[in-house]
Amino acid sequence: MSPNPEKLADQLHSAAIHLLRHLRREDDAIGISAPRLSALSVVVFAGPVTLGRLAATEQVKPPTMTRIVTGLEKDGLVDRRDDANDGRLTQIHATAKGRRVLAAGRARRVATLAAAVQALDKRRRRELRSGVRVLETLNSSMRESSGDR
Amino acid sequence: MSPNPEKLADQLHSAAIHLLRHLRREDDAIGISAPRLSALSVVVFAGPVTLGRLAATEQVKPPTMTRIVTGLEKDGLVDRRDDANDGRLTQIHATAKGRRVLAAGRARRVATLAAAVQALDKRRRRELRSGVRVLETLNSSMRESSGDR
DNA sequence: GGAGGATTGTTAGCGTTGCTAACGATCTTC
DNA sequence: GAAGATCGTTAGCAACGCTAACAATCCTCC
Repeated sequence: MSPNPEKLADQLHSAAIHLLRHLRREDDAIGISAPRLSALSVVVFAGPVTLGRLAATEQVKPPTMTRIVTGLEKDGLVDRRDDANDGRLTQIHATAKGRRVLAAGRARRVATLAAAVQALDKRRRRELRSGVRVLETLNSSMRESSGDR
Repeated sequence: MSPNPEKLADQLHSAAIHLLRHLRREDDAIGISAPRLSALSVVVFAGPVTLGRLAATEQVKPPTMTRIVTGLEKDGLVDRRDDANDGRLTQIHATAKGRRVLAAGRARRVATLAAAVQALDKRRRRELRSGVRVLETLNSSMRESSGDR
């Protein structure tokens, strides 16, 4: 119970790495990679977004996002549309298929994890829940402190 | 407070992704990528390891680990040595430089995260700690359920 | 209203990571 | 000793991440 932030930070980092490695396999199974799924998720839930904004949200440089969006568009999951007011912007819209695939992908990807979560007893699940909430706080504080846009 | 494992699993996944994206930048700053750092960490702490075992630990296929080890070796962080008893095996040893660099890298990488952790109040820090502990449980349960060896 | 600078997205090109398939070398078993 | 299993490597593919350089568009300011 030592208040050792370094150790805690390190454990958290390691746990996050291994968690994602597990989940990557599920992503592979459904045929959409983690970065694409994550970007698609933003587009679906945060409505139409410009490419640059999407890149910033995903903590990625614009060229990278250009390619991800191109991939999503080729699969018919999103649309590119020129902004009516500003010709430089391209708005990324989710297609119906995009929403469908996202739902399916989430379900599939989360299934393994959800199963493991479900196996936890009530107390642990509650602990995990508040831990995740703190983690989100942590993320947004780091985002602010290191040049956002 | 709804007992919705799917939602919780999804939030966890998203939070983990964004956390690692933050930390990747720190890895870049020190000049060693996350996969290499993670592999090096195993070699340092788990003593000499065969390549195959290292690959399994890192949840990666052997060819991938071959390349990672080659990179580490080129930087003088690990050594390859033939096993005395079994000519097929190659034991991966950490060098003194490897240990040094690992320590430095960990410190640096964890610094940002530790700073954010430190900014949390006591209660949240405690919540995070128990959350991480549950997360570790989660990981090992997933590892067991999907063919580990 | 037009010139110059800023912003946005794209293309080009590089390095790393992940995979599968195929192969040589070595051990093990019969 | 021959046949099969195991281990690591090589070869070749696709996806991600980056920086640098560019075209198009907007904005500012004279």
